[in-house]
Amino acid sequence: MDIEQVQRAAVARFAQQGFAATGIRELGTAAGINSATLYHYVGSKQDLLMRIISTCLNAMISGGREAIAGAEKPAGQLARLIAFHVAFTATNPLTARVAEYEMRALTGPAQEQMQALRDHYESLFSKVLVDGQKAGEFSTNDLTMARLAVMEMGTGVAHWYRPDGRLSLSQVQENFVAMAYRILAVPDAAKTADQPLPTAELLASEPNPQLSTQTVS
Amino acid sequence: MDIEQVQRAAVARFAQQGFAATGIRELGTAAGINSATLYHYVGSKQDLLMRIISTCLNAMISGGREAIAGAEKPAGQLARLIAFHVAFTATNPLTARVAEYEMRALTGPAQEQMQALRDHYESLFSKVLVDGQKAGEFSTNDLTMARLAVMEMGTGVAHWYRPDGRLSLSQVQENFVAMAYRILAVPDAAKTADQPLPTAELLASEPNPQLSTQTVS
Amino acid sequence: MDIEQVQRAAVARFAQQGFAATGIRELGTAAGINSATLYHYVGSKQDLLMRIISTCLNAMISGGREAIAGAEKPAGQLARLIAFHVAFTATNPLTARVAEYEMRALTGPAQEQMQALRDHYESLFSKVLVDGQKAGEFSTNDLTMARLAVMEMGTGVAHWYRPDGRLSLSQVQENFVAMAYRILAVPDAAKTADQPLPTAELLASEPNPQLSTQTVS
Amino acid sequence: MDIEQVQRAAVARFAQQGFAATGIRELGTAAGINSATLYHYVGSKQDLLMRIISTCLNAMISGGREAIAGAEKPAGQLARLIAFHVAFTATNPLTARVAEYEMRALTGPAQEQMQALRDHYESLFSKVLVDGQKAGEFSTNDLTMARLAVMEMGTGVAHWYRPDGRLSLSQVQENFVAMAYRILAVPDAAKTADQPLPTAELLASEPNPQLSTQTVS
DNA sequence: AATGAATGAGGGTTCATTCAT
DNA sequence: CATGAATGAACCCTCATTCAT
Repeated sequence: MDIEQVQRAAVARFAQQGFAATGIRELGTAAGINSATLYHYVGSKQDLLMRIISTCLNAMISGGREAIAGAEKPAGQLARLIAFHVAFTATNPLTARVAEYEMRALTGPAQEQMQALRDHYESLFSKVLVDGQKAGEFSTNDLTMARLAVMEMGTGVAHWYRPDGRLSLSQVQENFVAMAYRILAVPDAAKTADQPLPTAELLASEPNPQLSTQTVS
Repeated sequence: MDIEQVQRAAVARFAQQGFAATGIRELGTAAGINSATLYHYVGSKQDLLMRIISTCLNAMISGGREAIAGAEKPAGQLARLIAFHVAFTATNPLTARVAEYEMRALTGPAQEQMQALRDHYESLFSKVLVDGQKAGEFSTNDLTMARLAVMEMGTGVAHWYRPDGRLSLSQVQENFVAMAYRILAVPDAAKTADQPLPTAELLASEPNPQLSTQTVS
Repeated sequence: MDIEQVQRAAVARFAQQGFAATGIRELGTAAGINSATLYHYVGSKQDLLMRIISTCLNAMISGGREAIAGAEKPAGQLARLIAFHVAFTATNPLTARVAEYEMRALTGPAQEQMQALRDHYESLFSKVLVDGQKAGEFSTNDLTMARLAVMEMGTGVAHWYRPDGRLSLSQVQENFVAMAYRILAVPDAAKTADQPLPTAELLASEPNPQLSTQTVS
Repeated sequence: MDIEQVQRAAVARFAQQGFAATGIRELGTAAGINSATLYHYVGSKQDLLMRIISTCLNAMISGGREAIAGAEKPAGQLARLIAFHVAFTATNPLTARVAEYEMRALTGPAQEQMQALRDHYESLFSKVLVDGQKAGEFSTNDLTMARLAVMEMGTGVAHWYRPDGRLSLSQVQENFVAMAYRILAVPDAAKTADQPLPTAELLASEPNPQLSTQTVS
């Protein structure tokens, strides 16, 4: 029994029912311990949520940075960044969803800190897009809308991707990169050659998929 | 004081904090009535949520159908469907968000009914895409992924669109249609000429934007 | 629509579920009127209960007095008093039950007044028994216990008597008189000849038996 | 603090004011605990009531059976059964009253189960009476009425018996047996010799009489 | 490390009652 | 005469949290 098991149980419930609708006793039961014992691992219910979100967003930021560092030109950087985003979301769908949906459940400074991390992550996309626009690799009417569309698209992966599904992760990645390229009208010359796309590690907070009650098509 | 005022207050709170985190007394205060009075207009808290979601989804379905009926070829139908989706989401951002996020708060048959409506709406997109693929107007590696990407993209509008923002609604619509066309590689020949795009009416459940506490950039 | 209809509806519910478990709206529905209208006929829920109990106990007292007045010797008086008690209980079973069970729901002076009426009625029995004991017509170890036993016995009629049942009311009356005579060891010489036994009128508060949901064997 | 203390507090209140008129907070206060703590000992308010009634009726049934087993002939069995009934009622007046009055507060299957127990107990009396009638030891016009009268009589003990009162428990028992014998016209030959009459143990749910607020004459 | 017991606060809901219409 | 709307208080129950063991 350790804190990561508690986190996994919490993420599974938070993703399915939401933070507010999940009780402490329910978390204890799901983790196989008494609800009072839970307080040995976690300061409070909100603290538990913040650890989950914080770990998730930090992993996204560092992973996103590494992805960008793996290419030199904006088009390549974007491809790798999107590929990472998709990989991360597909690998940690429940944690990612909790990090996105339940930030509103945080109060005060905790929420500000987490929002700052989220903004930081989004700025990675902004920067790559702005750089590419300047370099003439991207062509779109509205850069802000394009960024939002691309990110939203990738985040949606959490709703339907399954490791044992019809498409492999790398197929999904390639497809998303292709769609992004189309949206941004990237010229063939700027497109990157096939190279190994970034992957994402399984977070300690991501529940075991088999045991998850989540059922997506 | 009528039931629509109650619905608006509820949508504002549900969108901001979530259904589970919003108390009945809080709803009463927001609607300017005693919490007990609220039960003259609504059978229960869950019933209130169901009315909101149900009204929203039914409006989406009928609006989507009309949009499709306004064009003959799949490419034109898709353009109008996306334009409607964007218009609806931009006009009723909070209601749309509640309808999407809080369906999980429903229990039993209520959830099944609402999920059936949601599925119905999504099937409108599926049908248009399949028709277009058959007609050779669309070209994409994976039709399912394309559908999900296009819908997710449009739904994201709720997160940032503001009526008094930088872009007008029709500009946003056109931009999204353009992005969808790119994703699906629609040939210029199939693209529709500029024509009046569908709009969406303001739902009775959508809170007055000025009074909403929502703050999106 | 008049106050007696309201009383009948109230007695039916109070007898079945108890005063505290019966709501004002429920009473209105049962009487076919709005709950607010009910306040035109009755000052308050407790006032309604007091009217019912008061009417019932007063009818019992006056009926009991008349019964006693119909005979000269204690044995005859007791027979007539018991016969009346049985007749009253069998004719107004629900009202009688409410008057007995729900007096505790009254508060303050209202309860004291009703208790005084109840004590008055019981004193009728006490007096007859004491008179009979003095006159040598009754013989029992303990007069108080005999009185309680005889009264309790008769009250129990409310639990099972039905007008369309196996036994006619006069048969039941005779049987109870016989049992009381046995308990008190009344000598044959003191027993009254067969004469018409007292009856009891149907109270305005007694619900129509056919419509009553009460089911006793 | 244990569950029996809670039960005693509950019985005291239920007997005095009724189940429906007694609040959870009031029960907590009476038991000396917070109302929320009460839910550690009891699943719900209705569950608490059912435990009380169930324990009471089961004790009555087993005690009644043992009483019957202590004699061979119906007249003796009846004497012992009545004596037990009186002893039980006098020893546990409040619990017995709650078990009788508040069964109607139970809903659904719970009520059916309890009613079955009550019927079982009453069948003990029926059987003894029928046996005695067949054996020629009892003589009465109507056996059913006699049974009801005898039981009702005994149950009435709860309304007035007090351990420190004028009469000892065994005196009351003997008196009731004598009254029953008279009602049934038991011949002297069939009467049992004086023998130790059955007693009843104090139930865990019976409140301490001194602390009880009940005041009977 | 682990837990049963305990609690103040608040959950959603129903209550008896009032009053303008 | 009758009612829909309204409300403060109370309903039963669950909440997150603490603490002695």
